[in-house]
Amino acid sequence: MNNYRMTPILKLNDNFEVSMNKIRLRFAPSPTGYLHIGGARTALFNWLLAKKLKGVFILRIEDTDVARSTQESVDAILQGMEWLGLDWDEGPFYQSDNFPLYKEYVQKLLDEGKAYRCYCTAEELEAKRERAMKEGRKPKYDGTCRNLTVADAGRPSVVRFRAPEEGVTAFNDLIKGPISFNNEELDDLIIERSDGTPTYNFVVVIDDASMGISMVIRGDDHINNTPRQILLYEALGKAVPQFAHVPMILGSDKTRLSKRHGATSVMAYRDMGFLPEAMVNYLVRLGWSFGDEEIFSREDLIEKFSIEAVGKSAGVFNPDKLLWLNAHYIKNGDPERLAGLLVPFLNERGVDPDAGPSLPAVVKTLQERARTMIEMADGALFYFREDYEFDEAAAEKFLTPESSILLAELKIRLSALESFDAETIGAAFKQLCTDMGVKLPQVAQPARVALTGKTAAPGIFEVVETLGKKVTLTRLDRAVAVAKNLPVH
RNA sequence: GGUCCCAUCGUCUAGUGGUUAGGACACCGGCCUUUCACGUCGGUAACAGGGGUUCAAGUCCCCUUGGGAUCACCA
Repeated sequence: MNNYRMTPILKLNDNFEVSMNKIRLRFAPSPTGYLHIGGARTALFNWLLAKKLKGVFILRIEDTDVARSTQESVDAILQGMEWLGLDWDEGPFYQSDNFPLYKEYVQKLLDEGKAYRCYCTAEELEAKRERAMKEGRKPKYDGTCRNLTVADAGRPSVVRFRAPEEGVTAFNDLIKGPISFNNEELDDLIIERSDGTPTYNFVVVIDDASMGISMVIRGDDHINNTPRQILLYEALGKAVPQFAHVPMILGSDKTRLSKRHGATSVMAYRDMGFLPEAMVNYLVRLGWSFGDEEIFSREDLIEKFSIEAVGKSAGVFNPDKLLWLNAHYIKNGDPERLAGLLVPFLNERGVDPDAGPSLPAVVKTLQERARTMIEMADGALFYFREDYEFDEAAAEKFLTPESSILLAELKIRLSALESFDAETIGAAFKQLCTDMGVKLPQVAQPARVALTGKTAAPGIFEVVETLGKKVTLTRLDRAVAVAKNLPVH
């Protein structure tokens, strides 16, 4: 156990402690793709804990794999973080900027005899590994070069860390609990490639140590790397951080979440009309809970989140629940803000958002019937198109000669209204029903088809109000003309 | 195959020895209603299996089974 040198736990009501021991957390994605669901959740957990404990959140780009890292990926990750509202206090730092530092530490380990040069070729190693696997033995490095006494500067070589051959390496994972490994299971990992670049397990340790990271929250696929890293911290004489390994996210078939299960990029969800607060709320609840609560504002989360309450087991990504949360946030969102978010979706549909009713007013009528901004945009189309088609079945049922009489009368009454708010409009509808001896649906449905072209739409009084008097009357005229020409049945 | 991790409704989860095993999504039904939704009320549905420990086990221990991760000159 490494508890004896645990980072001091933050005491919130002890200002001295806080200033002396600010917890330092980091998110360290490798820029080989966009920010995906799993990474976003890891970033979120780090961010939340940093906020909660008034610590420091650092963004570090792990681009030691020069071949696979791209600037586009860096930009995509940054964009994803920004969309989710996960800001960082320090960084972004790039590992590729630290190559000299890594070099220095490799040399230090070499000088101290804690690392050695290995001249085995990749091919030889691969062959040995395959043979070991086939014979059912551990495919670990056999130590061929471990005790070489003379260096051969001429031959290409890698640098290996000299790991202890016995003993136990253990740590107390904040999520999983105590985890331990027999050192004999670990082999001498390569810390510097033959081309002189450092490898991941070495670089993370140097970076986390030099950045003073006190707690590492990352995916549980790193559990098996942890003992090697701890050994490196020890060899380097650095303090070992605390670890918290978050379980991974699965697809509906319980295999690792991938494109097969749908979108995995967080930005794809923005494009599908999801709100960032819904995404944050969903992601945090996938693996973490706080009693029976489901809805959490950002402030709630900062107050209530704790890493110890994160569950140990992998979770299935459930798009339905995300959708439900999104619907919730749309329903309760500020119409002005939603209107702004809706614009690109309307543009995509060839609609000019300025050439129609006030957007916030449109949004208000759609908030409780749209689960995504796409649904909202689709539902809003009729407000902006004067040439809308009448749904065939709807027209046949509701735009009849009989209803044309009601619609014509409705037009007269609406045109006479002084104020044009939903309440007044509703009263006019009801008065019309009374006077003509019909039920409200007998007027409301034809009116709905007349004004929207469909049978499914927001409340008819709101639609009339939102459309405004002029447009309403024009549309009513058009519908009456159609209704008169449809056959009686 | 070695090592490591995990295991409560279909899914996300509450539960820290004594509960009619709770909530949420989804699903089904009632109500509300100008359509569609929203809302609301109710329902179906779970402790993987086997051994222990204990007066008492979803909760503690062991085994089995099942799932997953990892074993690179990727990160």
